[in-house]
Order: sequence, then C-alpha cells, then structure tokens
Amino acid sequence: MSIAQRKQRHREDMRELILDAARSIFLEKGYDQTSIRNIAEKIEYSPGTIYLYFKEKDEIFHALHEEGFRRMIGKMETLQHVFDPMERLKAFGRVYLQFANDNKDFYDLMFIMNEAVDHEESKWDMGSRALDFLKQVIRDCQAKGHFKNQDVEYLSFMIWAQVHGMAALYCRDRCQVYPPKIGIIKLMENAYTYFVNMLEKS
Amino acid sequence: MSIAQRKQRHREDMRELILDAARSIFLEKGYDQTSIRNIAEKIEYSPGTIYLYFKEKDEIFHALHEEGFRRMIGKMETLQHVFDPMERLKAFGRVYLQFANDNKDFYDLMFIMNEAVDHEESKWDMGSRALDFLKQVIRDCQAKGHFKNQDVEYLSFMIWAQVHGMAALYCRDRCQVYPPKIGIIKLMENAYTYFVNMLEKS
DNA sequence: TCATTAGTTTTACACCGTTAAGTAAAAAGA
DNA sequence: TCTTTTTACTTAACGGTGTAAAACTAATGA
Repeated sequence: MSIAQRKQRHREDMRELILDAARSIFLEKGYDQTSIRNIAEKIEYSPGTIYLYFKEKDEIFHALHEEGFRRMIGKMETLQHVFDPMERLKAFGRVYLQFANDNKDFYDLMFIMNEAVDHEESKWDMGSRALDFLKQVIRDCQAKGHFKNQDVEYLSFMIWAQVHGMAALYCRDRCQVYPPKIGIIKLMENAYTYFVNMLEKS
Repeated sequence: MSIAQRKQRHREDMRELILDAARSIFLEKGYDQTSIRNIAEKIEYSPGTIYLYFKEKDEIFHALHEEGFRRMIGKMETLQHVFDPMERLKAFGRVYLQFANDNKDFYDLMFIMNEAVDHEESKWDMGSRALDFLKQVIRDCQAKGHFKNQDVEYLSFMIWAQVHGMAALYCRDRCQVYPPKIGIIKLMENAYTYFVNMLEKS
C-alpha cells in the first residue's frame, strides 16, 4: 500500500468516524444538539480536527442528507416488484409516507431543513433520482391509459406535494389542530386513501 | 389615567416596540439575523430590557406567529363572497398559496419553523380557526351533494396537505429539482389546477 | 429627607461555528 | 544517523448566540 493510498484511506476513515458520531447524535438528540464540539467530544478529538476533514458544519449534514436519500431510494426500489403501474403509484405514496414516519429526522433533513441545502448542485442528484422514479411511474401509468393529457411535471409535483405536505405537517407537529383521538397515523392513512381514490377516478 | 393603567399602557407600548423591531428585522434579514441583541440595538435599548417584556425569544416569535395567522385569516374572509361552496373551496387553495407566496417568511414561521411552536395550547387557537374555515367550506360542499361519505377530518387534512406541500417545498427551496424554465409559480398553479379538477370529479 | 420601587444597564455564563497559531511526531533527505 | 520538512492534531481566540443575576438610576411614597 502506497503512502498516498494510506493517507487517502485514513482520510476516509476519519470522515466516516465523524459522520457516524454526527449521525448518532443527530438521531438521538436532534439537530440542535449536534454541534461540532459535541461531535468532537464523542470521537475524542478536538473540535479543530473536524475542520481538517469537513470544510464546514453544513458539509457534514449534506453527507447525512445524501445518506437519507440513499435509504429512501433503497425503499423505493422494492416497488419495482409491483407490476401494475397504477398500483405502483399508489404504493409509492405509502412507501414515501412510511419512510417519513420511520425516519422523521432524516426526512426533516432531506425535505425541510435549510442546513443541508444551498451550496452546490450535486446534492440534488439524489433528489432528482427520487423524483425521476415518481415521474417514470406516472409515465408507466400514462402508457396504460391513465392521466391523459396531463403533463408529467405538474402531475408529479402535485403528487409529491400531497405526500410531502402530510409528512411535513407530521414532522413539524402541525397536526395538533386535529383531535388527538383521531391519531396522526390514521389521519395520514385515510387522507392518503382519499387521495388515491381521487387519482384513480381521474 | 391611573398609575396601574399607565404602567399597563407602557408595557404594551414596549411590547409593540419590540415586536415592530423584531418583525422588521425578521422580514428583512431572516430568522437567523433576528437576535435579541439585534432587536435591542434597533430599538436602542439594552438586550436585558427585552426580557422584561418577553419571557424568552420564542415568545416574540410566537407573537409574530399569531400575527401571521391574523393576516391569513383576514385574506380568507374575502372568500365569504364566493357564493358557490365548490368554487369557494377551489378559491381557498388559491388564497392559501397566494398568501404563502406573498408572505414567505410568515408562512415559514406559521407552518414550518419549530421556534414558535411547542409551549402552550393557545397558539393553536389561530391554527384551529383557519382549519375550521376549511372544514366549514367542505361541509357546505357536502350540503350541495359533493364528497359523499367522506369524513371532513380526513378530507380537510388531504386538502390542507396538498396546498401546504406545495407551499413548503417552495419555501424551503426544494423545487430546484424541476427544470428552472418551468417556473415555480407556474408549477404550483398547474399542479393545483390538476388537483381541483380531480376534486371536482369525485 | 429617606426608603422603596420600577425601569434599565452591565456583567457574566455557557454555549456556538470557525480560524490561526502552536506543537509534537512522523517522514524524507542528506 | 542526523537534520529538515511535512503531517496530524491541539489550543486559544474571535465574534456571535440566549439568558440570568447583580448593579445602578431615577421617580415615587412616607
């Protein structure tokens, strides 16, 4: 192993170490508690060290942001087994909502927080891939005669906004305006059922 | 004017002074720049003074949060002039989206940010009033034969999530995954048109 | 006139992200 | 092997944050 290789390896190991610590604090104690100093303490290095491997704090969250998308896309891929396009579309929303429920903090980071966004274009590769998946399902539906004369851009945005709206209201605790006895999960499930029933009829 | 009255008056004046400064900084430079020290500097008082009139920073943003709801409800009231319930429902979404576009920061504070939420129940009075408005429009639609056998809770959540989803993706710059040439406003308008067309058919 | 009180400021604490200077050990060159 | 350079890391500092307690000042009441 050459020296350059070893250095490269060390660099990657350190980045992974930092990311592991950041992820664990983030998932356990939330974004606010995930400070450079807390991460440094967890890996038993000084705060300054982190800046040798990440340009800034946001770069760490950008990395977690991408990890979130990889997880989500992984879940989406199970949908390839749903043969009928319309059923696949309906299942898409359920997988999306399930992901948001199971990974509240990741979802927040990916679709709501400002922190992991802004810098470059690259981060949107992941977002685009996820969106492309939805668009393709819609096109498959159109090939079967659904959604005639509807633009895939507008239609995909409508569907995405529907599921994101529910997930975002859930993540940011805006469902309190509904009677607690209904239950947030039931609220989301039934609202989504109404939505897909409408979709199917159109 | 009694002493107690004068003191009460002074207290209210100071709160208003602080809120005016906070609002102006918030709308001009964003949440991050709206610090206690910046507000204090603007009103030419010391930072400590602010804590004589507000328990904590979040209480200031809670007050702005309520102001946002008053503004939104004000807009909603213009909908009373739309006679047909279904047309009123369709217009509701447009007014909602227009409000989000015209008052991005207020919308963010009201429906996305964590800062103005959590403490008491009182703040949800406003949110509930806005939601009740939507629910009533839906009931009016049902009285005219629409949305048969649909629960107003679930249906209102679906509609709210639809418009919130679009507004939230817009506020938090997640529409970049769509080609810029489409235009965010056009994207939202057309997606909403698709949505209401679907709604009408069901 | 003196004591009390209300309104405000000052100071301090414990954090934060980030950077620059300093240090010690490892690697490279002679 | 000895010296120099590079590498990896730490320490200390800057300017910022929210917030609480102590200190101060001016008006009020007795």
